[in-house]
Amino acid sequence: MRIGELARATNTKTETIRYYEREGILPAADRTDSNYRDYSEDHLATLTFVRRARELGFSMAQVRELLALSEHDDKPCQDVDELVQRQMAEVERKIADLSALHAEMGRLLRSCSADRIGECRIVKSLGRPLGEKRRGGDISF
Amino acid sequence: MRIGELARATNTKTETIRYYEREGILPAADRTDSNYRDYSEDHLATLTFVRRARELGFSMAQVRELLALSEHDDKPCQDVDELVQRQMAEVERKIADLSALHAEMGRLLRSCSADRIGECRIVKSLGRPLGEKRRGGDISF
DNA sequence: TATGCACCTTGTAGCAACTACAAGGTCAAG
DNA sequence: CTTGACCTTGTAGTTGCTACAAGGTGCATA
Repeated sequence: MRIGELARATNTKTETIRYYEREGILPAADRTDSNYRDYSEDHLATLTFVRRARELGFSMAQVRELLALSEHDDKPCQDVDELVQRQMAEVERKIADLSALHAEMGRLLRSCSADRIGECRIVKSLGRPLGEKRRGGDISF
Repeated sequence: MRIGELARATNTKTETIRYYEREGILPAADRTDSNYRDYSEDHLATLTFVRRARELGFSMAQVRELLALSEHDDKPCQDVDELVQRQMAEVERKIADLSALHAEMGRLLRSCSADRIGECRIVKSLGRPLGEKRRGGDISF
């Protein structure tokens, strides 16, 4: 498939796709005789993954790490082990935070549909103190 | 509490806190006689919320919307209803994606600890086409 | 009293991850 | 033969911070 089709399928700008190629996030595609990029199903899957991961708050560096895991599946696993566990812990934390947020939004909705006025706890749902340093979860630019 | 204490408690740079104030994300704090910002527990909760929401992939604009919900709790609910449902759907989607990713990382870890070599499906876990119908209510993990 | 740190201000400039052009060219369908 | 999708290189804008600089105040402590 050509870049435009891939762009539509993944809801990504063509410029962003070329940017990912420059950055080494997405492998370079084959070229047609007329020098058009020719993407495979693998490219589609990878780009879809990248976009979802970015949406979920993973940085480019983290996406690179996750993609690297995919290519490690036929190599010694010990190296990969700790990285996966770290990433899993972060995913669990995100799920927990999102669940709390979801529950509070549901509560808000129910109290609204019952026409009852209550204290809104949406902020409170994620407003617990951050406690000790939570590793890896920083918004780092 | 002063800005430095708030910064430490939320793992945020003081400059970022002042930036949030300029952007209207965090309400301006009271000032002490010596013109220092004096933050309340509410500020702490709000800032903690903002940081978590940002980590979870919400944009500043979305954070603003979520914060606005908190202040709508004593106002007519109809206006808020659709917004909450939209946000909830997005949260559900994020949770589903993270769950899929988590499951695949667990699978990778197990196959690794068993010293077995298998195809890595981490990319595949989030690599389904974006256009396909994605079940929204799957929040059991 | 002096040192030093936390805070105040305004301002500029950098980074990350895009996004949006411009300018100039190729390719393929109607 | 024109239109639109693609190609290239390049520059510049946007978002959400982050890092300084320069010049000043507040305040505890040696």
